[in-house]
Amino acid sequence: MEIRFYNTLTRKKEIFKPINKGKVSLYTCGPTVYNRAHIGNFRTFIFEDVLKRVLQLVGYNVKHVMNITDVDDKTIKKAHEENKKLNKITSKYTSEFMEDLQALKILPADLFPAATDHIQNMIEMISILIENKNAYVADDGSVFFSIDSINDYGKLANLDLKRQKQTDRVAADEYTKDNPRDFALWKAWKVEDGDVFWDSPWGIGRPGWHMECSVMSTKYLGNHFDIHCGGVDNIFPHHENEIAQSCAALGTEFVNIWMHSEHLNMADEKMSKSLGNIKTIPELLDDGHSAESLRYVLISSHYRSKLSFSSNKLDDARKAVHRINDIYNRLQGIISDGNSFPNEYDQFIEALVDDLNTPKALGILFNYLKELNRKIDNDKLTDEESSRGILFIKKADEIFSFLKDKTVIPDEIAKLVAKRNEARKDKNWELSDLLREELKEKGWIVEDTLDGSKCYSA
RNA sequence: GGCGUCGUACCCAAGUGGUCCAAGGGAGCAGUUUGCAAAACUGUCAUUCAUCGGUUCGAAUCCGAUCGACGCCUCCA
Repeated sequence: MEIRFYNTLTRKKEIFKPINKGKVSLYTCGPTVYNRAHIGNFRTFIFEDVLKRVLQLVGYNVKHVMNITDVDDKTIKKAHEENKKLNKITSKYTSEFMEDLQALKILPADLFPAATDHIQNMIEMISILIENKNAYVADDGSVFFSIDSINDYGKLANLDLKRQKQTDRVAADEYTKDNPRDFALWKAWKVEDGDVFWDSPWGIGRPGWHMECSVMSTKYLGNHFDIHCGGVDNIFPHHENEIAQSCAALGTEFVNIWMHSEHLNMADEKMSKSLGNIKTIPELLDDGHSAESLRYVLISSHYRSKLSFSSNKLDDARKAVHRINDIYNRLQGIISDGNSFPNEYDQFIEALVDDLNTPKALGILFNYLKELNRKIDNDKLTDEESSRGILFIKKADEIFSFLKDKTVIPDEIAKLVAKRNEARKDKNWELSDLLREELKEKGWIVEDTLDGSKCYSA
């Protein structure tokens, strides 16, 4: 099967060829654990989740590594503000991140290496860069990468540095650098770093941000691996610098395909911690939105398009997710599983392997579901078709995970439902509708069918 | 200033030269079912793709201009 992915490096879709047959090595940039991640961050993690699930569905053995950035300016600042040890802060937000991943049904990576566990490896790579004359030690003991020492700096971000306007941020940066755009591989200790520092040949300090990914990706996936992902804002400087230092240090090919997801916007503006317009996963779940609805919103537009987040979208998503669950349950009542697929399944897969066209794949799925419903209504659905339908939905769910787990109905809810059934028996419609409203407010939807009332969580 | 993305129905969103006089979801409308309820199901819903020009036998899709939205240019998923 021909799989095609858009490669940021070449700015076009390319046919995916794994380095090792049947295997894919995947590195995805993980969170900086100084704060609770927000739904915008999770757009990227869901995109990566879909990518991995698609690769697995078509038969690849995927080795997935996601880093945890547990030392940098922000984590240190946070620890300082709260007057706590750095690892108190980072372990708290790391476990919260893991909870959110699980809540959103995101498959965990095979490895979640932390930056602070790889300081020695980073020091080794920096030493190589200094030996190779790609890096130099500044007066204060910081180490910088010299972008003039390589000739293709800027190739990922498509930047022609000679024509760039120098921004204030760059102008205000340290004057000890040879070139103002040289970036830090090692940051010498400063007073505000407190007890956060490690020994190095250049004095005490801590690694620069980009080092950890160069070191950990290659340590666990090999110097040359298949796919590296992140949000578009990682293209520059993070991934550009990663390429520069990795290629210079290792002298080999580094990453074949770079994939980046677009931003999730809040009211047409980027959702980010610094703008303060964020929503976290627990907040959204507390508002009564399901993990499936959240996944749907993030999956129903293409990963390379900007996406505006709104409650309106979540409402639409809830209904779409319900539609899928409903027909699935409807089919379950008809016949058991089989093992052949409808023709639409091939189209579905084709859409997904064409640069993860999830909106198109969803369209194909919905079209097919409507056809199934039509046949059920006309009593023309054969057992064969029904079992194919179930299998298709199950396979689709291996990618999307829109099917809800059968939830246990709490006693309180069951009692209300029973009370409502009594009212219905007495043809007390007023009370019965009132109870249905009450249940809805508690997050449970009750439906009456010929076989009695069904109840499920919204 | 440089680089780049985008503008498709009331909302969301695929499609990027002919099979598109444009998928799919939501809303609306009509019908089936039902408790004149909710849910479910079916049907319906863009001669048109920001605007204006151009290329072509043929354009939502290519080119140019204009208008509008957004992102990156060392905090950022």
